[in-house]
Amino acid sequence: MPSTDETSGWRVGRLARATGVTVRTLHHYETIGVLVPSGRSEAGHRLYADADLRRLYRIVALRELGMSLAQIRETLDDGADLGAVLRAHLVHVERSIDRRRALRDRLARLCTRAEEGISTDDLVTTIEGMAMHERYFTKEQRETLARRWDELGGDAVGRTEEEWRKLAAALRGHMEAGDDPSAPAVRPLAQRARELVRAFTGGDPAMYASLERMYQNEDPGTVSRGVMDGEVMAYLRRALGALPHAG
Amino acid sequence: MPSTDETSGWRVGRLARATGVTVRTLHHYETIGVLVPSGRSEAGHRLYADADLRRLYRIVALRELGMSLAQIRETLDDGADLGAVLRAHLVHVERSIDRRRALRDRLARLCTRAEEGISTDDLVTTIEGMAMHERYFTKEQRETLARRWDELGGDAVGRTEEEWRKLAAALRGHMEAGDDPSAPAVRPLAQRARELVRAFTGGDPAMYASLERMYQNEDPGTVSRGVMDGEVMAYLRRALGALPHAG
DNA sequence: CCTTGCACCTCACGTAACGTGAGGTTCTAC
DNA sequence: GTAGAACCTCACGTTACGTGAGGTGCAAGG
Repeated sequence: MPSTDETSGWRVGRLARATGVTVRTLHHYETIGVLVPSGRSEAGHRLYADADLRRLYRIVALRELGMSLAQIRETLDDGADLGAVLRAHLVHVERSIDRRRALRDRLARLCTRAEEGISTDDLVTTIEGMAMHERYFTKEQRETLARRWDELGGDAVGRTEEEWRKLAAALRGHMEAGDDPSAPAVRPLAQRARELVRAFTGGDPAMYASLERMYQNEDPGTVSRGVMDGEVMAYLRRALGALPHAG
Repeated sequence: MPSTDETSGWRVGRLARATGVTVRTLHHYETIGVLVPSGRSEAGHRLYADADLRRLYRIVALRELGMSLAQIRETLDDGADLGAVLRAHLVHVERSIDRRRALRDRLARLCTRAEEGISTDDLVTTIEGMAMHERYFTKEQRETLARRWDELGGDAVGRTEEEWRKLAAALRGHMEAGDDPSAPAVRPLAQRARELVRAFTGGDPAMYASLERMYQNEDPGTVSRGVMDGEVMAYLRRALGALPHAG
């Protein structure tokens, strides 16, 4: 009759201290059925057997791997293949990391912009721009971009945007001075622009196609995040077209 | 009197469709005070003004950055510095990514082990070991150890553990026989122990320092995964100390 | 005039994994 | 015998809503 065995067994407080969880947690685990003490004393106090202790160790281990208590219960009760469960969970965690990374990238870009002084309205437009990216690039492409971005670091990304801004200003200068887009003075600017675009696409034609579609369909000011307007954009397109094919 | 203005203003359903949130969400935002409609119709229907619409766009934008509604409310109401808020949130997100990544690494290692066939008990000891390792070894050191382990293969690792077990038993024999730790009969055991430790550290002094710190601070039985207890450990230390310096 | 149907309303419970009391009982040591 | 530690059972609070339940307001059709 293990349910009335008072001579041995752990009481909640001891078990809690021994395993690093709280008494409340053990209560909770009982109510949801993930760890039911194998006995009670006459006074109604919980009594945990050694088997309960071992089960608790496993619960804590799986919990620290980020699994839900419901999953833990299934895994322990149904004797599921632990390897398969862990592999599935690994996939889950990796996806969540990707999502967090995408979020981190968005925040990082916003923060670099914030140093130039960002208003709440800018915030809205910037986030809309990010949502726009998600409409034109596939998930894989966005992940590739995120990784590349990650390797470069926030500074380099900020410098690139700053360079685009200067490029745009220079192009506008030439345009307003009436220079032809194929003029020798414009050529280095176009060449640098082509390099920057190539750095973005990584030379991947599919990536380039996505970028093109985005620039074709969306408002130039929005898509370039205010770096250039439609006029400068058109001027740059002509300058790029006048470039010899191999860079 | 905007609170009775019925001629203009958005009703919940329209506003919800326009912004991509649900009606229930708008109800919720009102109860927690993050977006209170600026008016009601005579029948008690919510009426949102254009200012409410703009506020909702901001709320959604900040929400998609992973901020809590309470934070959003503070940020929008107190006119807090958006840049500072975003930077703080970025730090928060980066920390959470680091935690997830550490978790991913643990899971990945467990999965590779699972292919060799892992029991739930192994899981517990392995996870405890990993948690302990992470407190004493740097990330680089752990990667180095993982590679070395991988190259050796599971068999070699098992043999090493078996050898430690035999070493511990032999040391315990000498100890209980009253032999001095510096006795000639103990010397070859200590020398072999030193070789095994050297194989673990790969001769790296920093790795050795980390290992030392771990053995100094943790319970001998736990850290050696049950191979030796505190007494045998102390005996081995004295035996190692009695060894000539160059091996 | 009545019904159908849609948009709207206000409760109010459920979610995950416990934290934090509240109020009462039992065990243990002095 | 009594103090204090340990135990017990409710039961509400946390996040950001989802999901009905049951009722009202308003326009169109029969």
